[in-house]
Amino acid sequence: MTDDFSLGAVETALSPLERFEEYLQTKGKRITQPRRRIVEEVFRQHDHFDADQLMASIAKSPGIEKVSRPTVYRALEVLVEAGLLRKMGLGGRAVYEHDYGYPQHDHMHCQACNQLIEFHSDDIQRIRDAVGRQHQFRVTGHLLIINGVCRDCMRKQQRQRGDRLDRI
Amino acid sequence: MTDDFSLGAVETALSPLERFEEYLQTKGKRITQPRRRIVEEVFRQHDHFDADQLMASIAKSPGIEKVSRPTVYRALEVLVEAGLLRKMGLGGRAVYEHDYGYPQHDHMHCQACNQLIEFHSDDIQRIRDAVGRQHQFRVTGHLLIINGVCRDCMRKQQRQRGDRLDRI
DNA sequence: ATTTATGCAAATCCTTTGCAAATCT
DNA sequence: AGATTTGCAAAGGATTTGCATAAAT
Repeated sequence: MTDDFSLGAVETALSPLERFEEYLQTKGKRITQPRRRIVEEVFRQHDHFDADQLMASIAKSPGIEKVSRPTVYRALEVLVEAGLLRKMGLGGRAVYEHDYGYPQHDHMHCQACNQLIEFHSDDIQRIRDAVGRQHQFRVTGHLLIINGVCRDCMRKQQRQRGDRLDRI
Repeated sequence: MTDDFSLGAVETALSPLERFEEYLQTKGKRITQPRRRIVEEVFRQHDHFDADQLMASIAKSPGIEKVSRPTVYRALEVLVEAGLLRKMGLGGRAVYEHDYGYPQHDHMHCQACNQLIEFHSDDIQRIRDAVGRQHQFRVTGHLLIINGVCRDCMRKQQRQRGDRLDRI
């Protein structure tokens, strides 16, 4: 997978931080310490998170100084503008995930444990674009969340049902 | 289309209000004036709305007394439980739409005028269920919103670009 | 030096809750 | 009568804003 023409290689040419700095420069915005801390923490690992979780993980990272809540929110907004993060509303609050150097995917949301499970489907994208064409709607993206109960939680529920029956 | 076995005929056998009253009875809940007003206003026409808009439209309906905000929220919750309404988070606030006697559909959301445009696709449902099966995820529903710019807003944007050029 | 970003405190928005009075069954 | 529902006022949680200070260009 060292093909220079592979999408992955092109998209990941710059690190998230480099890509972000590039964006900031083109917009006349500034590369500050808080912003650097935030980007580093955000891309330390791939995971979904909200503003609170991000604040918390920055706060408890050893050596990294904390960042105020407004600054976190403001930085997240810029990161979305920059195309580094994707934002989605989930049960009241905003949840963010990587949108840079990470393959297109959608989510299943477990209504029992609140977990987000990623999956990929080329078909979705195809249908999405076809629908847009039919309605003369310029598609820029989509949000698909499949609701239900994940495998683990289904097992737990089955156990509970079993327990109940045992007691009768 | 007077086929007794058609889904449409079966699903729409009861009016929304009747269906709601039925639900309330089975749950030992009560059929009150505020609830009746809310259901009537909600199903007066098919449209997406939020709690505020509903409050407002009830308030300005002649002859219909206003309903308090908490009551509106509480009634909407029950209507969702009852399967009469579907709730979706959109840009911070909750938006509701008919889910009774109304065919399955998804939405395109125009980021310019904030309008929701409905569309239908059997494929989406098929893919959704297939994905669930693959991941041993029990699917209960989904939310699909295609983001972009609607036809009308695209025209407006083109006009503006044209104007700008004219001035040069 | 100038402009933008930060942090604090307070505000805002949407939604929910506690509780006494009103309304159903 | 007895239970649920309403409306009010107030609380709550997430996110945003005004403004003086700090940091970046």
